[in-house]
Amino acid sequence: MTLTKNTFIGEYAYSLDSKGRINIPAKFRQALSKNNKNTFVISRGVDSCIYVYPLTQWQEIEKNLRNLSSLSSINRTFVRNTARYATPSTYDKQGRIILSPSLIKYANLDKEVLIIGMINKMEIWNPAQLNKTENETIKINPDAYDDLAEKIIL
Amino acid sequence: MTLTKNTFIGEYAYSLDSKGRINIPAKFRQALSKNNKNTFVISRGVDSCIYVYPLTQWQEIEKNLRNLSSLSSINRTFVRNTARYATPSTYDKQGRIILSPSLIKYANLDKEVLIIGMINKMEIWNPAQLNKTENETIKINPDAYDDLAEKIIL
DNA sequence: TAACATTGTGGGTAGTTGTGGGTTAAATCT
DNA sequence: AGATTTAACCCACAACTACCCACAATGTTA
Repeated sequence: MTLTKNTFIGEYAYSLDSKGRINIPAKFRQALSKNNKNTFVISRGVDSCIYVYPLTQWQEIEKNLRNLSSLSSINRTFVRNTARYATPSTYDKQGRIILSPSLIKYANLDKEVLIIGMINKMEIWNPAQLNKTENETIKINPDAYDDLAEKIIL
Repeated sequence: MTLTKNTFIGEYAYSLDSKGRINIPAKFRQALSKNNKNTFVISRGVDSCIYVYPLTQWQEIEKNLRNLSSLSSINRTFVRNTARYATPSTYDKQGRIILSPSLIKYANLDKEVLIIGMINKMEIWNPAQLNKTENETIKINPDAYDDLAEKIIL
């Protein structure tokens, strides 16, 4: 059962094979609307992980980047870092995409890999790396987390 | 007889079967409005229990999460922790949903299970765990109950 | 009271999903 | 152009999950 189109939730433990392929969870593929053409855009995450956007979502981001004036140096840096590592990738008949060696190295990926639904995109993590990152983030700013939790009624 | 749509009250003792399935009380299913498509979203509770949201209620949460920019690290952590443990589950012809092994472990569930109506969602508990949690909470903070009395008329 | 409907619980089966590897076609480099 | 690497496509299989049927216990209606 799929909920909202192009929306991803849940966590999946998969493995990266010797060819650098990784399976996209069946539920995530089913959530894609037709106009995504079975294609994702893969890029470096803000944390040490890989972002995987459905094509249409990425195009939204492109639109926003287009509106950032290159007169500001922060803007230039931001656009550059967002655009430079992004690659489109269509999944094969078994539902797998290929990750480039450069991305695998960036996210510090090993064989065991965690795919996490992040609503408008998914993240690919080395489980150990994720634990480390989570611990650090909460430690730095525990109050901000609680503030968010109060605004959003769970 | 159901009162308000998508609202759950009452307590039910059910059992978890060998396949990790658990029955949703008939009254709770009847309370669901049509646009829930017989589907719940199951996730980790704040306490050691499992949250079960009707689809429409979860979509409200999704909407809020979608508006949090991933440029803030607290936002990323919050979205990740909220989304990663959530799974959609449509109940079968007998009215049961499936709980993942990971959730069963998190809530420390055994065969005997308690389903509690929590107004906008339901909670699934191991009865022993619930007792323990209740005792601890009241012991730690007896005044908080009095504070609430000022906000809510019973 | 008898007949019936509903509800909670158990288990079997067929289709789907994740994963590995082999083969061919395309791209890249020398 | 030929050689080497890279990517797309195909097949195979084990594990899992969704779906179906069955039945006992309880509650409801005639």
